[in-house]
Amino acid sequence: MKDKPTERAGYHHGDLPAALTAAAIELLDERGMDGVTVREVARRAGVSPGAPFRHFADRQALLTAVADRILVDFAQWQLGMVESMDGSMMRAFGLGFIRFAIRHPRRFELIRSRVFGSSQPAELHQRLSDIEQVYTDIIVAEQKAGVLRPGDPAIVGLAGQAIVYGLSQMITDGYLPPDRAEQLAEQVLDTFGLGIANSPGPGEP
Amino acid sequence: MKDKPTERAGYHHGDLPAALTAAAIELLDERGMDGVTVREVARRAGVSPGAPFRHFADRQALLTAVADRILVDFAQWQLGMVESMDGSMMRAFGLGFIRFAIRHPRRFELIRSRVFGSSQPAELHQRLSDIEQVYTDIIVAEQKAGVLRPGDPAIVGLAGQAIVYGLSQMITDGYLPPDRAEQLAEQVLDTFGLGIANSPGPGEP
DNA sequence: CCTTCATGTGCGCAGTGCTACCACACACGG
DNA sequence: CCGTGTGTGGTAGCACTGCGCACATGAAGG
Repeated sequence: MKDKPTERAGYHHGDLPAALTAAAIELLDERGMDGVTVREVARRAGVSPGAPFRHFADRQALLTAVADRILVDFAQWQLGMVESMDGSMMRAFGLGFIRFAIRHPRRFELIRSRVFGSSQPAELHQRLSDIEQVYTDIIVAEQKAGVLRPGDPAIVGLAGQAIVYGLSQMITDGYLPPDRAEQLAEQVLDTFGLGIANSPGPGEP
Repeated sequence: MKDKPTERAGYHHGDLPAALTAAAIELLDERGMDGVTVREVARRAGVSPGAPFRHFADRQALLTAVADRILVDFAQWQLGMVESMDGSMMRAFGLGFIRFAIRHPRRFELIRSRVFGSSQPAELHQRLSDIEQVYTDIIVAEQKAGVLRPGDPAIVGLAGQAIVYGLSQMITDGYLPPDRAEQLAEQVLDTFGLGIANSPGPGEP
């Protein structure tokens, strides 16, 4: 009936869920979150409009799967970023976050709205609190080492999150020009103590 | 035909655009941005589904009008906030921003995505750059007065925006519990120099 | 009083998420 | 080797959306 000889082995797809999430990510990058429509995803995977619902309860479930997939990639990305940079790990973490937002603004938008938001999916929440634990440990360690300013780790951590979160958001919103964004972010991070820290800033004795 | 005797003067509504934006804001607060559907807005205003398109080119135009309306209120809110607080105006500005986000998360979401984003509407952009000018002037003035840390005003300003922006976003995302959000925000602001500034923080001599 | 024209109505189109119901293909038990 | 059954995908359809279009209405100006 439909002649897509190379894309389909037969009547059964083989691994439709994977193909669907892949198509969804592609669509996400192209058109943003609202552009990810179930029908279009199915179209790109070469299946009928109803087929995705065999594997995902609803559109939200699809997006959750996509978010989960992206989160894994993101975690790896940040890990590589931390390993390849010297200096404060906090700074590396933050910069990794921001660079990801610059490179994949739509994906960042997705994980922002689904992971950091008060959505329900327990698995994602688990993944997040794991990351958060690592994050807090680093703060305490770097405070002990004198790399980060002292003070309630919760507040210092929250401040760091807020700056990074805010910068990333401003970037994905298009508020900061993408080409200058990274440089500006580094300046902000350094000025406000996520890099050199513990000293008020370059303008004071 | 339709018996809504008290809500309609006659066939002509009188001021449908205003009624529509009002209904849209109401709907926005209840169901969020995606919940603002043209038909439901029309329903609440007591007119036919097609009527809004006489006054707004499309749904986006309606949302832009709503955003503009909200921005005006927001500017007034922030102004009142600055006047009623003593200490750093930067701090007052930031706290005003954050408090607005706490009180009206959906409205904050709207103006974030439409005003701070790289959307086109020139009138909104104008309004924004006005605010930004005031904002920058304050930074320079407070730096001269020694209330804010020295350094490139652009970077200091950007950092302040990022923190406030980030905190607000975390709040509307539900990442911070609403009841503790304001207190946490104040602590972060003070620790990172938007309040007491110019001194590294309360944890140091 | 009659004309004019902005304003709101009614209808229809395309596209969406989602759901029954149907059809096929592969894997299994005989 | 062959039926058969279950999971996987297809089709049709519902309710909803945004958005044009032709038409009706009623308030204002000659």
